[in-house]
Amino acid sequence: MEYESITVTAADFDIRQTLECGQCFRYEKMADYHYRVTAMGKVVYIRQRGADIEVYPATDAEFREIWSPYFDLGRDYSAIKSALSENCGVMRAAAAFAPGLRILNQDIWETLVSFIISQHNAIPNIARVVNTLSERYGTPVADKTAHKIHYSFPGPEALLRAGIDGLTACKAGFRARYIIDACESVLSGKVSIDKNTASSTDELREMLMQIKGVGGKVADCVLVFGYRRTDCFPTDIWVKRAAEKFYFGGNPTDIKEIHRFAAEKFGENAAYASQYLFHYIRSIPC
DNA sequence: TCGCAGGGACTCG
DNA sequence: CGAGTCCCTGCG
Repeated sequence: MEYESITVTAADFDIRQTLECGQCFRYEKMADYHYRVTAMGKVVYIRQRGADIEVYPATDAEFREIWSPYFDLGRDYSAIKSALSENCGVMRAAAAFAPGLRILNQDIWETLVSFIISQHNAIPNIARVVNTLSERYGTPVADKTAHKIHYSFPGPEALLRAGIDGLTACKAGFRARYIIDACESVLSGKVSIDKNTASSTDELREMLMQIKGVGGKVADCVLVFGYRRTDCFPTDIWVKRAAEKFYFGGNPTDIKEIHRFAAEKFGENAAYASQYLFHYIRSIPC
């Protein structure tokens, strides 16, 4: 079957660093620098050769309206890295470790459920659970390049119908009831998953934390990867270790204090700093 | 076989 | 309020 393909050049972009950094769980590696991604209700392939990025199948309009925003290709990461690295050797080194990492613009609902699943869980297992949920409760999505069937991430109605038992069978474990609470919260309107909301980051954070199983860390991940609030500084155990090691003289430091520090030092770029630090601390020997 | 990793809820003091 | 315990699964 014929399909269209778009090729663009992008600096500061590395598809491997971007997809495999733990922000996204619905991709498959076809070969080095060649991935299949299921997102935004579509199946898309992305292949990178140097600075050339090929995305297919995609029309000009789909690329412009969906994939360029999704992969955040319109943003000047060079400026972000410069701002973070100014007077900070740690950030300079951390950013140099994953210079092509970009923060994806993901679906809020999928991000919410994915990061509820992420708690007390390792990345490969999170991906396994998210993919099983999609296969069992998502809807089929056409892959114009092949005959294989893929499935979109299921919405709140579908996951609510799955019930605790269905979710548990997908290995969600003790998080099954948290996912049900998220479904109910969204369906009742208690939680809004509107990307263009006028609410402040603090208001959104408080709203998300009403959901059982959503604490500060999960809320911050959803705020960054879904709502794109880059003033958040998601602080998991690794980012906490990195912050303590590099900025607090190796002393155990409370999350609130780390957040105050990040807000002061990184401001609107805090989320990027968190991603660079996460990748950096996990890549160097303890 | 078992110990461990990983956020958050919940209980107890 | 803080400290401790439990939730579930896969991996080494």
